[in-house]
Amino acid sequence: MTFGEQPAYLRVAGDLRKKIVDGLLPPHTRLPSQAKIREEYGVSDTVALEARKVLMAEGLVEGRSGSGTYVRERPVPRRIARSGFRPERGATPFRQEQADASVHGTWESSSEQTEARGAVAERLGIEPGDRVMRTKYVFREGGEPMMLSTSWEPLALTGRTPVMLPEEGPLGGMGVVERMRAIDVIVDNVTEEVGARPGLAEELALLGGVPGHVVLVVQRTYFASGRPVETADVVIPADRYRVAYHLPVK
Amino acid sequence: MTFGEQPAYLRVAGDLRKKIVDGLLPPHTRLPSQAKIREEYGVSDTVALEARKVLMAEGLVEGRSGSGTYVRERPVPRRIARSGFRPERGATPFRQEQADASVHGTWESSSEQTEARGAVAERLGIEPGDRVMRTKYVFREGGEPMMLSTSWEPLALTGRTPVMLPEEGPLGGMGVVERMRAIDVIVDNVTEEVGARPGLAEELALLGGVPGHVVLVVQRTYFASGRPVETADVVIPADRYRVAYHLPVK
DNA sequence: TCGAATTTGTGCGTATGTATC
DNA sequence: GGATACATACGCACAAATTCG
Repeated sequence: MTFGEQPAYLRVAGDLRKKIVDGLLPPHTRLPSQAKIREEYGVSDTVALEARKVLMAEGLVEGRSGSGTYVRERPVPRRIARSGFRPERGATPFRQEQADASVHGTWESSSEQTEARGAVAERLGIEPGDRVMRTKYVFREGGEPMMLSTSWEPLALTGRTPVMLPEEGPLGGMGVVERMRAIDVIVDNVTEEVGARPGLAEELALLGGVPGHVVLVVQRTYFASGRPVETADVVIPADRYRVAYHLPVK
Repeated sequence: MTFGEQPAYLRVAGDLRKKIVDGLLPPHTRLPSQAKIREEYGVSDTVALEARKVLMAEGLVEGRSGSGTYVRERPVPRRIARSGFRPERGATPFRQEQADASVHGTWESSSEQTEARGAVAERLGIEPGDRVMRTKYVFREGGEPMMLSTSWEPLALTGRTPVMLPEEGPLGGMGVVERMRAIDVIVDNVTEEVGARPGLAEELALLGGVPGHVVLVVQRTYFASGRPVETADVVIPADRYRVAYHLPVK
């Protein structure tokens, strides 16, 4: 029976959502069962089911077969400071909270030469098929995986130089800017494009998530005098982290 | 009848998905109707419905009541440029935020006085319960909703000034920086924290999505001499847009 | 250890409302 | 107006997982 405007299942979902966000139903508590919802709200089994499905799609609750539907923990995502976030120490209130994630954890990487494909070639301003060095990283923070990264550098730039392999040599692991400077390439600009999508099964396996979890994807490209010198895809679990930028206003 | 392992609706959804990604069902074509699916796959109405729902939740197709279910175009997400640099005097925030996109946007807004709650109060550096002006925006581009925004300004700052209401007066709709300058508050910094999560049903209803679609959430805070003067939550559908930052290095 | 009760997840059939063609 | 198709809703059935006495 439509006795208002919005569908019954959205009305029920809305009421339950309110109880969750208001803290009336804190994390780890069980939602009323489908049967309880049905009688409490005077709706049918289908409506109770659809309402639960809405909340599950929103990531607020999680159904456990045979047990119940439980409110999920939603930790406040920690900040990952991106390029440009420079907390000028002292006079500013940009408190670098202890909650902030430092990127100074541990990481593993593996590099290999390959050919640039369409999108990567375009981002690097080179021809598809040109040789690039591809390096894959897994960053960990306290043992917990926090970030995946795949970076590409044109071999036309770094080939036959000491910094060809990002993680080898005297400047291994020093970062793109320092490494490029060693071969007289002065990095002066960076673009970061932040998007989001459901994580791929492969990514979530590495990041310790479950299918359906959302990831942030940062497409980063470093430039030297207008020329792209490195580009990377950074994949970050969105339930645990956010990326932070700090910019001047003129 | 389960004559395999995975649920029937997932089997049907999987088959239809394959046809879509393989190009057998290109964008703008109509899926078989529920009745057709029912008979073609030998399943019930419910299964056909659930299968369509899966594809809709994945954003691959879009149901149009009375017409059919259509394969959606999956455009490369467009850039929304976020930068602390104001392009020119008189430009609205919307123009700036649209950057790469077309310049013809419309928006609606509504303001009301309210009390700052926990998280907002903390972001504004004020006490919970302090009065703030809350303004909600719906930004559209070509009629299509592209962005939701809720902003908060401390009334201790703008109260009893001509710019108390963001969309009223001679500087209505001019953006935070210009309005603040009119009352001698010089905005010089901004932080943006980008996160992502499944959209809420209400948000997606406004943005034209379906429960389960991913949204980007930008928490933006403007500062004047280290003091927060405005903070906002910007909600953007992640399947259509990315946010872009362009920063100098060092 | 066993078994009954509960709960989710899946599936079926049907009915009605409403938007589109 | 009529036909088609999606959207919502009701009621029921059963399997699998879990819980608990």
